[in-house]
Amino acid sequence: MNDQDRRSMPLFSIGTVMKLTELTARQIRYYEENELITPERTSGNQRLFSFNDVDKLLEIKDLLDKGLNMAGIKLLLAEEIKVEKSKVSNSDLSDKELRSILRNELNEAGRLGRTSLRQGELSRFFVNNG
Amino acid sequence: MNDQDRRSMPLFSIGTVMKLTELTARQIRYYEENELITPERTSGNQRLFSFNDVDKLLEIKDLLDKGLNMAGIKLLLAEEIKVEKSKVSNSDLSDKELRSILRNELNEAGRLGRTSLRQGELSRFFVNNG
DNA sequence: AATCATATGTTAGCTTATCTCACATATAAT
DNA sequence: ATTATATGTGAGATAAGCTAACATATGATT
Repeated sequence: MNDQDRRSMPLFSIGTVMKLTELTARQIRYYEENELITPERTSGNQRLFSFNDVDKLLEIKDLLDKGLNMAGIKLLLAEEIKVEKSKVSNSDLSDKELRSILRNELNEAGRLGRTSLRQGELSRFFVNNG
Repeated sequence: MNDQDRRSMPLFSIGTVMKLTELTARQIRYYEENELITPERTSGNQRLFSFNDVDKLLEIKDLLDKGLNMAGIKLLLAEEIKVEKSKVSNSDLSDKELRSILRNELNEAGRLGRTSLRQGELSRFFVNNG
């Protein structure tokens, strides 16, 4: 089992995620409705969130604070995943990917840090991470 | 927030822990009854387990397989915590601690590895861990 | 200013998950 | 044969989560 497997394991109930992110259940479900996250479900249809999901939710919080809307956040998250993949297959980046990285860095720039678990801090649960 | 804080954060429902450890709810509650673990509770009295708890449960499984009973496991877990602490305040070990370390190593020796999450594997969720 | 869209609050009714407690039982120890 | 230990099982109760609908604050659009 590798790191990415662990990151995407369905582990947390919505109650736990509410505490970790300081979001309401309504907010979390709304973001799912807008396909910003797609948590697993138990056999009884209850949501089960992964570390990845929680990390995304923390980022969504940040981006909302900065004035982005669902559509914008969705795009940004999608591009971040691309950047992540381009890091793995570390090589020639397309123009679009480069722009994406720029936006990514821009995004990293002005963290506010008002959440109980600051965005990015969750990565400390894992090995091989800075 | 340091590593030990993260390890002891109450995160998982009993359902998740059942999947992670392949133990039944009955077993998990029984081990708590015998004070091998002491999970937190929600305001509504439902159990919330930490990484530490899950790690202990995996170890309990191993030890049961090896024929230990509750009392024996309780002692062993208690001594392991002492060893852990003695590693932190790295210094002169008492005879008892030394014996404890021996038992610890003996324990580490013959892992069976039949659980979905092998004992010890959980530590990979964390940084600063080998 | 009036209207509309977006994000979130709130409530209702329902289902799933978990709780404790009690009793049953297989296996091992005495 | 009896006892102790670890686990199964079931009942009845409560907590936590689900969807769906309606309410509302804020900001954008006309």
